[in-house]
Amino acid sequence: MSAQLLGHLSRFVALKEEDQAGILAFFQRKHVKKKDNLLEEGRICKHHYFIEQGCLRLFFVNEKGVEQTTHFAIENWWLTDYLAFQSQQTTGFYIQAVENTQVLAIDWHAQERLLAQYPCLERYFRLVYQRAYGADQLRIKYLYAFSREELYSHFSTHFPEFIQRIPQYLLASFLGFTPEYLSEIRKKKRS
Amino acid sequence: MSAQLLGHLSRFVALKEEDQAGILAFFQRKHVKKKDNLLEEGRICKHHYFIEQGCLRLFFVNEKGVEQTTHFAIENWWLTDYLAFQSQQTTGFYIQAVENTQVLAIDWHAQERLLAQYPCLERYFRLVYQRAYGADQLRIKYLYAFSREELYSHFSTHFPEFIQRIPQYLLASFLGFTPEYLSEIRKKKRS
DNA sequence: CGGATCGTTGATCAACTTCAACGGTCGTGG
DNA sequence: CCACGACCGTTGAAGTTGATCAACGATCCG
Repeated sequence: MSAQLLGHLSRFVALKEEDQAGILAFFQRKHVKKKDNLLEEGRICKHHYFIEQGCLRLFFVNEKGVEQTTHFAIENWWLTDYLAFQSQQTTGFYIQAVENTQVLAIDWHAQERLLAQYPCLERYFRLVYQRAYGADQLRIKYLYAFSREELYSHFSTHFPEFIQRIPQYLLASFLGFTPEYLSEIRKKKRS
Repeated sequence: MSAQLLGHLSRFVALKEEDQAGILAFFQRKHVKKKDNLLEEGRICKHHYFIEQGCLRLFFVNEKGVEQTTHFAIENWWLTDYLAFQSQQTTGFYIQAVENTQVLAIDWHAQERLLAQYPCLERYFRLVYQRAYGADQLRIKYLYAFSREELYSHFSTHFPEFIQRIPQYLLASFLGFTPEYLSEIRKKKRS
């Protein structure tokens, strides 16, 4: 039983005891192995994922064939390609497990029915999206405000536990530069 | 009477005729002159703005004193610093009118009461935020995928009407480079 | 008319990429 | 349990992209 999702829901809205099982029934639990994809470019983006345990990344492949990671998500975060999910169209992104990961998946129709049946969850998602959108506003500010080197410093002081968790080449990709340059930055810091 | 906001609401949720005046009563209309600020760094971010007519930009001032525009918003878009708005804390952003602009403003407490009184608006804002968040995901993808020059080409082919509407130095700031470099790109395109 | 604002130009400079090569480590099969 | 290969991080040289600075022109508006 996912105390995880129910716990997260109840941080934002009041849930009746009797509704809990009904809500969970809309979700499917999936176990994804490290490096396996939940979503691939060109496919319809059918699902919205809640991470119970583990870590996912959202990335795309640029015209040179290089993977560019744009988002990470860990426990208690939701992830999908929201434009493609909302319109139920094909995506330009991949979603891949960074570690062995356990998610709750809900497809678009099920989410619509879930929200129709439990209207208080409209509020839950409004708040979750509001926070996520605000976080991306700040993220964009950082992308404009900082040089690549400053981005690394900022990230490594604010999210040190994350640095431990993900390999360097993914971090470099997320920060928007090459693994080689990350190496150079780290060398400078050391000396 | 704002047919504008009611029209936008009804594109996402069904509104009862009799609720319309009640909803509008929560908002204050403001006229902002070109270059006037609706929000300034260090202030509490009290309001959420819906643009009836005109154009706003969200920007911050970097450590060199240069203004960096991160978002534009035009008719039928909402704008605020969402993290600061949600937590009712101080902001690191400015909101400024690019043109003479007419907005509907609602403060945080009023928005909470509005949503409590008209729960169907939770759904409206969920959908609006979902779309805005999805748009920012795509925006971040472009920031990673394109060189500055490609960003300009992409933007000018996809939003030509916008290029007309805003001065070049704001466009350069939004695309993340200097006005001088934009000049150079435009020269190259011409020849 | 006069000043401020905005766009342009060209020279120099810093940040970051690209490419090629090497070394360590980890997991897997023999 | 060792050996091999794949994967990942590092290094250094050369090349690009875009920033910076200073100066000049155009335009707009009071």
